[in-house]
Amino acid sequence: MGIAERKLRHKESIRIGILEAAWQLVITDGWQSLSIRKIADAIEYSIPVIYNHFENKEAILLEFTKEGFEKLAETLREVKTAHTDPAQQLAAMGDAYWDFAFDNKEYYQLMFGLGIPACDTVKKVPELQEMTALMISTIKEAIAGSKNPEADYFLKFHTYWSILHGLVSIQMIESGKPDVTKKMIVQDAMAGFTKALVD
Amino acid sequence: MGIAERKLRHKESIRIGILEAAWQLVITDGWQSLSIRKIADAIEYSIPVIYNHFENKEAILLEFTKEGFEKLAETLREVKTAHTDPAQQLAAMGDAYWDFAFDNKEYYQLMFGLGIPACDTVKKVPELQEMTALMISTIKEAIAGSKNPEADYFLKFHTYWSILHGLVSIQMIESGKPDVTKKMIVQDAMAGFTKALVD
DNA sequence: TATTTTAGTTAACAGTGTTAGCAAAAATAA
DNA sequence: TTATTTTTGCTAACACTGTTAACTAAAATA
Repeated sequence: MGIAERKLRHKESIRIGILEAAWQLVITDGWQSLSIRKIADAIEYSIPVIYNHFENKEAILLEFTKEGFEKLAETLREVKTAHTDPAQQLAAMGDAYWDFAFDNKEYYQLMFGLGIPACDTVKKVPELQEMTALMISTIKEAIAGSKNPEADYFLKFHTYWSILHGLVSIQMIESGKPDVTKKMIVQDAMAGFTKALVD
Repeated sequence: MGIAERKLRHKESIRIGILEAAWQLVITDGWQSLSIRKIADAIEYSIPVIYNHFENKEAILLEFTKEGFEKLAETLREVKTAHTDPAQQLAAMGDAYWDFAFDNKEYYQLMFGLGIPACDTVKKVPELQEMTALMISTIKEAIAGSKNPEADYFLKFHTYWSILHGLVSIQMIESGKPDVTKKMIVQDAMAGFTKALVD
């Protein structure tokens, strides 16, 4: 009997509808103004229906957080495989990281809780681990082929990520939009980091 | 007639009471849970009294934001004057920046909107300008005495600040508390930056 | 056809920032 | 000292927020 399947499909379609409606609202009005009531309004269902699909509002935000980290990880993975030299990979990944942040500002703000109350469960998100693992492996490879193969990879990874996140955060606070000349800052910072790492 | 003065003193004392009550609430429960009603409760006045002293909640937050930047600027100023060599100043200021962030976590989170809706008027705060001016001047001095005096001071300042803010932010997301070994990361990053700047 | 399960609803609770309208107290003027 | 005006602070409400209990109507099963 396909009844159960049809029901499941229907339930899934509502779930997707919730996420799509939420995303549309975020795009137009930002995370701040997203509310359960507005989502319910948009999908033309009553409020409690949303709670049949998500435990609470935070669960919806967590969904997008995961999605964001997944997208970022994918972006970095692609960029990494496009190069062979670890130093080049780090530079290209830095560039891609910056572009991702401003091409997907809503995602980035949610992922790192910039100006919004984000989920405190972020650090447990496996998609985040996936992204950091990608950075760590590249750092390790760069260190292995450097003049100082004894360097602490975790410390260097932390520095690498922090520089990137810091550049993005400060830029987002200052203007919100990425300045074309500002991309030089990333490249300069990345060059400095890689130089210190490899030499 | 000292009546006006007495009234002014009284009004001022309520204003201070509001800020002190708010701060106490933030210390115990965080920015998220701070509300006008709780403040009113704490100062034993009705809600509208608060609106006689502050235009809205954001104005109260802005007050603390300014206070935070003022404190940070003062800290950096002290540290700077304790050294003469610009490179040493940058290192010491980096250290002090890190310490400030974790010794005054509530301030720092508000100042940079980490996990909370912060005022979007931050960039206009003169106390922020004061702090950045301090960093910029030191960067300029370091560049002037370096082997590359033609370096773009604004770019370098941006990099310097971003590294610091990035390190702090990532650390706050990851654990909230500063790891003792993590301070090595700041010092490593600062050393790398200064080396790239001076050499 | 009768019964049970499921889906979706309304209405409420407890909280938020903010403000209009009113009462009482205090300061000023007569 | 009394009357008037100003200031001060209050109650109560509005329009939101996330969340949930209790109920109805529809659909699936026996």
